[in-house]
Amino acid sequence: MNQQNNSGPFSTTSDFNTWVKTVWQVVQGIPRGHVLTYGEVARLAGMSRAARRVSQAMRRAPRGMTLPWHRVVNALGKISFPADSPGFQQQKDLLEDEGVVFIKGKIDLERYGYQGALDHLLWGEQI
DNA sequence: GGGCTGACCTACT
DNA sequence: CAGTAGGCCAGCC
Repeated sequence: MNQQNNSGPFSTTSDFNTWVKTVWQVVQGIPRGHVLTYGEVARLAGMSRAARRVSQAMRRAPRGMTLPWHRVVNALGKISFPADSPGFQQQKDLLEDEGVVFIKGKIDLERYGYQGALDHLLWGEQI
């Protein structure tokens, strides 16, 4: 399997920088109309306890690169920007433009998360 | 070196 | 279901 299950801290800064690039690739791999939580991105990149570092990684992304940062939300299915910030509004707009529905300010992760997408595929259920 | 911060998470109340 | 507490670790004073 591709999971290396490093559960400890990074031994060097360059390890962290390498992991940051992996995070970018994971985020770029999120299909349109779906979302992942910070924790899941961290786990898919090989560091299960590094959810907080995922946000740092995306903040470090060069401006030239196209990174669907808006497809990453917190474990509650909510946007992690303050509700009155520009970032919040932009992220919500981008997600709604992809067909993601907010219910009481929250995204239904059973439906738009990877696990939810897999379940719908297995059950052949129409949304 | 020490202390605080943060686009977080889980477990518990 | 909402709120709290403790844990986590790279960056920045």
